[in-house]
Amino acid sequence: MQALLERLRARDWRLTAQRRVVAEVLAGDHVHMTADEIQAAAAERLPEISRATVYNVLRELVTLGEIREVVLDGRARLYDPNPDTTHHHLACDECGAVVDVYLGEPPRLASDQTHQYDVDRVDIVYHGRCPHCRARA
Amino acid sequence: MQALLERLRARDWRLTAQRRVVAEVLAGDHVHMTADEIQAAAAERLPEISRATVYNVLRELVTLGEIREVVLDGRARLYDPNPDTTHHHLACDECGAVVDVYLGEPPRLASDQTHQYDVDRVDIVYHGRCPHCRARA
DNA sequence: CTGGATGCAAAACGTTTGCAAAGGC
DNA sequence: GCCTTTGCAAACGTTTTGCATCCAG
Repeated sequence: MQALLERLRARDWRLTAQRRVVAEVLAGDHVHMTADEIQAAAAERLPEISRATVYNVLRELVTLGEIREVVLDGRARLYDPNPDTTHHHLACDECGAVVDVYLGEPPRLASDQTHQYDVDRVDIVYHGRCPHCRARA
Repeated sequence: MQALLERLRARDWRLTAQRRVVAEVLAGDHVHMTADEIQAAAAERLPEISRATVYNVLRELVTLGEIREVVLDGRARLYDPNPDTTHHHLACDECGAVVDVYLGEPPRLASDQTHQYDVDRVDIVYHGRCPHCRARA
């Protein structure tokens, strides 16, 4: 899988300073940042970037299928530059740290369980405690 | 599995009018309501029940492990009186309808995927479109 | 009687929106 | 030059909080 920035370049995505900076902040795998963290990191290079623009760009990248949103209860959404739908997440309920995990085979829904829905994706979140929080307790 | 109210009675849960009404609203399986809907239903029997109390009671029931919270992106949390951790959810991305689903075997995380976390639960949400929304489109 | 539960209102939080100005193509 | 993107600030919906009052045990 090529990096986010290259995928975007290949897509004729209208390039602005703000969009490039957001994409650069998200570059690199295994990154899970909140909109707030993304704005803070982006603002180091482009101080006048606005919160609304960060949200606009993130929403657009999600719609394009280039990044994924990770929704954890009681916390701000995280943005994951790895759009591979076969990977899932493992979250620490104490500090919110999130890592990617890979399952051998994604559990399909038995046909008698679909309730006539058209199912098009599965989100799996494992919850637990990261080694760091465990050590502190 | 006995009903929510009976489980609570067996627990020496300090009983107030508000708590009983919230528990009664949640009684019955296959129910997935927002805090707002729960308050509205509770207010039919106990008009002066406050929003803060509804949230307090729900949080407490979640902590007790008597109900589950279902977090869907962009929507208010849903409360599920079925605390059975082996059931999961199937959600319509269009209207937000949620049904319970059961998997043959819950997918365990391979030992080389735990990142030294203590894993204690898995939340699985299947996303798709319910038959009703599909028919309308 | 006493500690925990409640109601109220306001604040907190993350996110979205409307609109005018700016700037990529 | 056109049309999209941006910044600002305010609105939004949901959830949480502080504090005085109330009531179940």
